[in-house]
Amino acid sequence: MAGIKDVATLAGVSVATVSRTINEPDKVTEQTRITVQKAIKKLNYHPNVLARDFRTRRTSRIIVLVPDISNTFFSNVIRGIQRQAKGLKYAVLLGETRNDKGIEREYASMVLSRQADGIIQFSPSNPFLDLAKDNDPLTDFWVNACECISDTTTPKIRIDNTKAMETIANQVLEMGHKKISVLLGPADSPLTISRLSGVYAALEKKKIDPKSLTKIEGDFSARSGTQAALDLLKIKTKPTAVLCFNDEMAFGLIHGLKQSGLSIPEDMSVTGFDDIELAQYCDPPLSTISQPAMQIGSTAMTALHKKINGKFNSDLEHILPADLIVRSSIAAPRQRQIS
Amino acid sequence: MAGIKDVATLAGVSVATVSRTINEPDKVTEQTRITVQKAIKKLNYHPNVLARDFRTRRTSRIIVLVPDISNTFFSNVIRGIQRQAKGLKYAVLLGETRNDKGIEREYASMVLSRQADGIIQFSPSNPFLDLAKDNDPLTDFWVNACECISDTTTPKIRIDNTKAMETIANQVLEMGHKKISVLLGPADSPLTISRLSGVYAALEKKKIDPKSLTKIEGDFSARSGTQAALDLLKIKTKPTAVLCFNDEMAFGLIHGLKQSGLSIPEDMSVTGFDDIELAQYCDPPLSTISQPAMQIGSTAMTALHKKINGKFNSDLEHILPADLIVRSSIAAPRQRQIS
DNA sequence: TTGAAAGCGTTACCAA
DNA sequence: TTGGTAACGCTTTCAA
Repeated sequence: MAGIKDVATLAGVSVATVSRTINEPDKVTEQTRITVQKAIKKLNYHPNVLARDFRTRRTSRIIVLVPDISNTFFSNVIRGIQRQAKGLKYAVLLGETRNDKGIEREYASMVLSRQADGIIQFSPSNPFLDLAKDNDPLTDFWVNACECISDTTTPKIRIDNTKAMETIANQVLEMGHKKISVLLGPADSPLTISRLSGVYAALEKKKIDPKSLTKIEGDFSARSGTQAALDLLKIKTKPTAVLCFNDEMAFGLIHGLKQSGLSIPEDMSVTGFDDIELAQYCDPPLSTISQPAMQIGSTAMTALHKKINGKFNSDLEHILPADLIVRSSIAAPRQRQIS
Repeated sequence: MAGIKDVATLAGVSVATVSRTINEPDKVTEQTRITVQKAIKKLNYHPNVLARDFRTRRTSRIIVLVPDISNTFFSNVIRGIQRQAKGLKYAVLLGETRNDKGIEREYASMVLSRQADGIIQFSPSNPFLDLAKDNDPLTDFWVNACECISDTTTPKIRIDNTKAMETIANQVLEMGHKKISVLLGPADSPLTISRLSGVYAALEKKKIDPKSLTKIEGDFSARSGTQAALDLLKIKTKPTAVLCFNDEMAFGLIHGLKQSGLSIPEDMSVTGFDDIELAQYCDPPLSTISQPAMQIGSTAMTALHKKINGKFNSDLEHILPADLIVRSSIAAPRQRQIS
């Protein structure tokens, strides 16, 4: 395995010059640059990054902490991170946390032991909590995406969940629905809280009694959507529309409702949130909110890069636009409510 | 930040002894071990992993190369890798390749430059190809999962695609279908080839003319499934069943067929492959082949670990079991074929 | 069992 | 612009 020394010898220059041609090409003559690059190619030389990292105390690696890898919405965010990371010369370490604080902490300690430069966190918690014994500045190197903590120091990259939810709720109410229901995520999740307040805002605008809103708690899984269908059918005054707080639950809900003989949207309108790829192939195609997943990812990567490099960050909150996608899973309610 | 030297000084021993107490505790007296550990604690010493990696030429990091992160089947394999990696003390670097050989090569060079110890590759190609000028032993550190190359040296972890496809084709033929169609992946993909031969095997068993099989090429995306529906409807003698080579395409196909007024499975039976989470929430629920995704991942991680550590590997081919999942997307054909 | 010391392959400082 | 060379913090011989 050829080392920098071999390259230097072959090119007839010093190791310092080889190092420079690689890292600061502007600081060498074009002449020597060409010679050195030729030698590099000839020897098939790959710099030993371990040695470089060791020397520079930098890894060019960042960690992405995601609660659930198989959620396709996250996949797209990760893809955005990945692409941006490539441009900024970072490698992406992936960690699935299943919302386990212990696992989050383990990954965070990889930053303290300099195995990675920083963290992109998708959950509303500081992974460095309880870890910052020495008030270590390294514990600052993280940004929060999608579902965010409420502090004033961490960069946040997300959509306006309240506004997005209000938009889709408005759409449903405009169609004439009076009695609606929501299928929430976990009750304590900031995502659930902010989206729910969007629903309330829409109700208020239409002067509909917020108490008429039926709330069912789910966990963002399709399975919990199917479960919710059963709960829903037990209600005496059934809603004519259900707003699900993500697409997977909407899939499960629709499945459950159909099994019980209901037609969507004739008997009940259903909406989702996220616009995962399969949403348009749902039967009926799902009305939902499209999040700019890739853009969230790339923005988060850029923000982390700035944070790591100590750049001043004037805008801590990056609120990206989300779009209402109307498909045929919603329609005006029937004149009579179903019994 | 305290270093190993500080610990040595405080404990009144040499750095070598400190190193030993950390890495080979059995090789030091209990007496000194205690002294050293006390010093470590007092100084809040954390070994510099960068220095250790550099010195040992090992990173405890592996790269996972996946064509498409947002494919939920891959997500589950990755999860399996992740869990196993944790036990074996590896961190997982994720790379999305979009089947781009250039990107694969870039990641492979990260192994040569010692940023990672090895690669788990999901595509049927050697990522180190064109990169191994010096016959570098490092280029051996990879394993192939799911869709595999045909050589005799690379460990392979996959299901028996031919057999699995034959199983589901048998199921459909047993139900009485005579005229069937297949929705393939890319024609040159080993996955397509092996699964297709499974279909032929099933046809032969039933003495059905293989020429009666209508083949439509897709690209494993839902969109290509919807496109295939259009193609299918143009055929004069329509099939009564379509075997899709993955679930996403089945989703798209069913969507397209329904749009054209067909009922599934009454007018046409449809099957998928992979059993992604949403398959059971499809309308009708999708019959498919369930791959042991997590197990594929963990097995691949273990195999790579062995490869890296130069362990003799008697079984290069790990063929894992796959299950037929029968749901209501298939049924006996109608007596008369639809016009 | 312990210690002294030689690297590991870079980068970065200082001189030339 | 270039070269010589001292770090970087650890592991790992080799002797004691």
